[in-house]
Amino acid sequence: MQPRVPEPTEAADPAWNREAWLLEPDSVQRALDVLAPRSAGQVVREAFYGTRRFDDFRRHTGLTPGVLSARLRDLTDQGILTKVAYHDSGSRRRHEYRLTDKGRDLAAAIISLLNWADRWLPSPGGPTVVLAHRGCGASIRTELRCADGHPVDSLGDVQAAPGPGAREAADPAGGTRDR
Amino acid sequence: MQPRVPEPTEAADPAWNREAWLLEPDSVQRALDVLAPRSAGQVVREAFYGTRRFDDFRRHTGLTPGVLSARLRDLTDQGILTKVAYHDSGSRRRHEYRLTDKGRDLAAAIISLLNWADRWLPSPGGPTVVLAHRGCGASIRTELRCADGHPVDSLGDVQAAPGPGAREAADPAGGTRDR
DNA sequence: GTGCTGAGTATGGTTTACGGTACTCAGCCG
DNA sequence: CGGCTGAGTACCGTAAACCATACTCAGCAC
Repeated sequence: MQPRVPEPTEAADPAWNREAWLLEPDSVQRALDVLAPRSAGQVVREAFYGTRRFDDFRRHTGLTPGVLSARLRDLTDQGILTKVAYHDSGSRRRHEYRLTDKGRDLAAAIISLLNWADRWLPSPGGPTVVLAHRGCGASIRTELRCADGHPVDSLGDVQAAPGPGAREAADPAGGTRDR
Repeated sequence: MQPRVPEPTEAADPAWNREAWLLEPDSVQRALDVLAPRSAGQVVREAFYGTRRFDDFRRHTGLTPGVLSARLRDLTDQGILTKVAYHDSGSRRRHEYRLTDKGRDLAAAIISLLNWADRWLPSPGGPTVVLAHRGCGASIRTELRCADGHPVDSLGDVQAAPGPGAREAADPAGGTRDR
């Protein structure tokens, strides 16, 4: 409440008064809401691993048909997957689910999560999936960098500030009461 | 089932036979399990925004005390937050919650999610929080890059392969039956 | 010692998500 | 035409997560 200044090494700490702003709807939350239902995360991950068909999703994730069906519908409605017709010879026309640009753009988030878990929640036998640069063969990871190309090594280099969508709180100074 | 080769632009598609391997426990899933309960994501996000105290978490997230208490305990048990004693003058000794190294290392994932939502799920008034490089002022984003420093522009550059933790499926060739 | 505040605990109901199983339905295959 | 398969739908019951509200409890302030 006082101008207690957190050490900058702590996190992307705001220099502004966090109490004075309403940050809903928060972008991190909106993204997590998409991936949060376990089944949604499983389906998206499988899509990244190359799965496309209903029954393959079902076997790879262990989801029941009802849940899987609902999730595929949700993700399609959200524009993360798209239904594409295909026609195996000697079989009837069906459709499969593929990532859209919007879905594919989750790659950085997915890979960041994968790297994080491999480092901090390692499974006994080592990672089950490894990602390598095709050709060069070196492992893939995410880097934080600013638009001018400077690397971001610590969260102390990150300055969080209210954006255009932030609203000022009704009572920034007075009581802590805001509900 | 046939060696249908997915176009490499689709995703981090495996050149290996996805059917022949059991990939549990998947790293993406383990990471998402940490952030998946809505309240966990909210708490971690707030921690990144600089929140440290129980009551501040409660107001910023809108969580009820019971849920918040449970979540802080979970995250502390998982080593993502840590309890640190502090002593405001004229007040009694209390403790606050700070990110650990493990928690701080979620930055790339959190920021990737934030960037993704800002691009694909924009809120009407624009982003509520913007991240800038301290000093330089340019916006922060994540980049995919391999350990040799080559940038990864498309998922076609990413080759997924089974890691040391992957187990071969019992019946790779025969029936599709595996349950 | 009474009151206030920050930090929780306790209890109880509700919603959301998930699992299990059975069933449908369209079309190619013989 | 009857069966098989991929792709679902329908109808349950259960479990996890959540919300609302009330209460406790420690210490400083007066």
